[in-house]
Amino acid sequence: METRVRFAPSPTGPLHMGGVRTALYNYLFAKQKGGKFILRIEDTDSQRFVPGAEEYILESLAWCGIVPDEGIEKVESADGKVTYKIASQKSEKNPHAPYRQSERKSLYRKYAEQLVENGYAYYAFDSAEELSKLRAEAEAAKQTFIYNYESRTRLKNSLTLPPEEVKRLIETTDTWTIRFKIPQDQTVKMDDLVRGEMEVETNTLDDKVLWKAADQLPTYHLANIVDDHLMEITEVIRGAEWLPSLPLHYLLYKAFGWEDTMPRFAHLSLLLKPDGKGKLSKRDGDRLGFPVFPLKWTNPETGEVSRGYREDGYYPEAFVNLLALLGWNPGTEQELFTLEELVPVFSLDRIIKSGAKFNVDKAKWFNEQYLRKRSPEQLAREFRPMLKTEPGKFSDKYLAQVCALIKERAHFVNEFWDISKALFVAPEEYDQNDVKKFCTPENLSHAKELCNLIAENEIPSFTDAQTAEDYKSLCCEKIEELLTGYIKSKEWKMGQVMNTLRLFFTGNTRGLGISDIIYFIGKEEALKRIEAGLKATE
RNA sequence: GGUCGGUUCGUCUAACGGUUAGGACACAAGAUUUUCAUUCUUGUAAUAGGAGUUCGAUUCUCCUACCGACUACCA
Repeated sequence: METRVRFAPSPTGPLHMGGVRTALYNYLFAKQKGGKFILRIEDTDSQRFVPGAEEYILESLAWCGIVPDEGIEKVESADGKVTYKIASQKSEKNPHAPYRQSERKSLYRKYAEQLVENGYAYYAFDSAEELSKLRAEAEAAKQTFIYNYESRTRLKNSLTLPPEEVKRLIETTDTWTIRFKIPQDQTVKMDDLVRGEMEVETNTLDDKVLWKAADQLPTYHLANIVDDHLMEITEVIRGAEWLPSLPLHYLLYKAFGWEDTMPRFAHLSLLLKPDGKGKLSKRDGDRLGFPVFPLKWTNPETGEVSRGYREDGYYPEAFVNLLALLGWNPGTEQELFTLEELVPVFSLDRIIKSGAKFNVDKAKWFNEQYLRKRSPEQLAREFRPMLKTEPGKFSDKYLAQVCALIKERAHFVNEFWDISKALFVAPEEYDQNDVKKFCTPENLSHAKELCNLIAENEIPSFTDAQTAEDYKSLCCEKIEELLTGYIKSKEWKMGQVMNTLRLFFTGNTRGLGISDIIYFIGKEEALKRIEAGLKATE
């Protein structure tokens, strides 16, 4: 039998990184089994629809490289840009279309009514106000009101009302619901791929609403089970927040007579706040300084902006990698995996049962690893738009060599400018603490002498014709030998003179090597900066 | 409150009843270096507590504590 799994988000806001992880695990499982990964939109809550959320989900998954096999259609715009949309039309690729539950609306009612006919569900006519009143009363008495085997005998529903009255209410009112009739005194035995066997007594469960006349829509529970069945889902991999409704879902499969084809379930533990308590939420990211969402999101109602991994400079490879290892491990000590590499090693039985706290430092480390794997040329392309100076002034080769020089000093490309700006522009000011420390009369006179030394000697500098080898063996060493040789012969303190020069070149005394700087900026600019520095600090 | 789930270094985690409880991130120290960073070496650091089963429990059972999810005509 073909493995068919689905990711079924609700478009009520931006997709959370925990949601992306759920999608990722579904994707990996499907790919490994040679099966299908299906995307389905669960938008049965007409109240909470958020414009743009669906597009956000699609774009997030595409950014991560998690492309569904079923449920989406490719859209190619005139300029050749590829995006995706939820499939509404049946096709060979999308045999179960539409994949948006709001478009499947008409289909669910008959399933709910089928359950009523067979005695597994009933019509309920209690108004929302009546129910919330009952809940409030129960709460006041320090009890919990639940609609169950006991209370249903005292409430307004098709089990207590005469048939004519039920018929009349169905026809003349539109606030009724269909509720599932949880069987009495039974034990539901469940099996979870991650957690193993579990048991729940049916008497602790409540009669959940399956279908609402008010908007003619099913609730999650009905729509989810019906669609999973119709779409022939074989494994349901979803978040642990669904664990409490698993007994209901088992009971629903049984009531429909679909036990033979019921999917197997795997419940993923939650992503927790890095500090404190509770599951990771939108607020935590703002508070602790990291994104909770894959992409930047602007709330269409409030205009509030939430940062995204993509915009913060993370590579999708790094994001996918860190997500994969948050709650799962391969059982080996390997930590770096591309999406493709994850496919063969992934397994549901190595998913961790307990919740995982997200750790920003480790996330940055992952990005650093992928940054280091990039070629200087690739990094140069990413870096160019971030240059805060006339970008046309610097060649691709220049940028590539700069990137090669600095790539191990950064976690993100967006740190490159701060690290290397001395190679593009002269410092505008000098760190006053460093000036105090290093601009002693002695150091300044040494700097003056080195200035003369540079002026009188041939100093190799970067040209587009040079290769990385030239840089290493010829230029850098030559400059370095000239400077260090001279300093040593004079028996000066290396750290003092060099830092004075660095101060003049970069504005402070931390960072790049002196010979590297001279090589990249060239003799003329080097002399200019030393002279400017001497003048400013005299 | 009720139901269900979880608990190994600060964090992510490994250890199909037998290990000096391993790795990674972070942190610290040392080495290298003209500074910073890199790199290399080393180090600090954990089985929530209590019973039981067993020759032997991180691992199995129970109790306690703590954490979490759920408890809507939301998903």
